Amino acid sequence: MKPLLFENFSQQINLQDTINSGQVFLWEKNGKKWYGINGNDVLAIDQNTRKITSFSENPADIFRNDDNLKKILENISQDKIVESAIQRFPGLRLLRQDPFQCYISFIVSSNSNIQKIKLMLKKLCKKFGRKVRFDGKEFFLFPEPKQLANAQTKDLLSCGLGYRAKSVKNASRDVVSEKIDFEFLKNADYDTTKKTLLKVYGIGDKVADCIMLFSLEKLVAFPLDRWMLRVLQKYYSKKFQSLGKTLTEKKYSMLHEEIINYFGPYAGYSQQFLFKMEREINKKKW
DNA sequence: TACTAACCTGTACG
DNA sequence: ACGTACAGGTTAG
Repeated sequence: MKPLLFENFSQQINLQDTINSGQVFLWEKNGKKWYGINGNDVLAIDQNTRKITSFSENPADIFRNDDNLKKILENISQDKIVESAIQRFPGLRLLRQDPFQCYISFIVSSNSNIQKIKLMLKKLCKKFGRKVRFDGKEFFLFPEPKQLANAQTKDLLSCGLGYRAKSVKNASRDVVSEKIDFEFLKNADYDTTKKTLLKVYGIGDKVADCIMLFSLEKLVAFPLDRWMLRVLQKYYSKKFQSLGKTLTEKKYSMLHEEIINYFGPYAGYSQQFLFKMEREINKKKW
């Protein structure tokens, strides 16, 4: 297999693949543009010109243009499976999300599936988010922490959250009370951040790793869900000692440690490519 | 400490 | 149409 050329990668973002890779849930295609909710902002991206416009004056750099992508891809493609995933989905990118939206999104994701997560979050925005007009269309921004913290349980339940309603409410309260401070956590190290997130009701190992990878600048975070376990068993069964049938808390951290040692400081990027590849192989819906 | 059942809901399958 | 299986991670026992 000939080596990949990473020189022009920044030009080759594939929106469809990036949005449909289990990291974001509030993006929809309308005509020739993709529209996405990112916290208090709405982003529009033309699929052909890739021109980005936004509801706010200063949109966040959601595509992580400040990452040294060439260096990262070269680093993670030392692993041959990851390299083949990159070859299949060269336009896949890791996104930088609004932390509160990401936090609630993955709390809601627990014991659910992508289709349902999208539905629940959409209803949450419609019920609790501010309605705005942008690009001649109507959008609902992601709710503020205090709106969810003060929400009536019955209203949360009407969004289809089920038993997750309690988690969403408690987690939002922890943000309002500043027990959870995203700006602090962005600058804290992996272990501190993880420990802090794990105290929140409704957040376990996997959800914490998703929040850290997708919104808190922890590129080493490698969320282990059932798809990644499948990937590890399929391609890496001899590589990792901690691979067992069940993932207890202890097993999770042992395995995560082994994974970081193997995949390196950009393990989270590797995870995103592997996840995308395996879901596509199994023809899963987004 | 390790394992398991229960959790709420939407979708797919027979 | 109707039940039953499945999708999923966290918590509590």
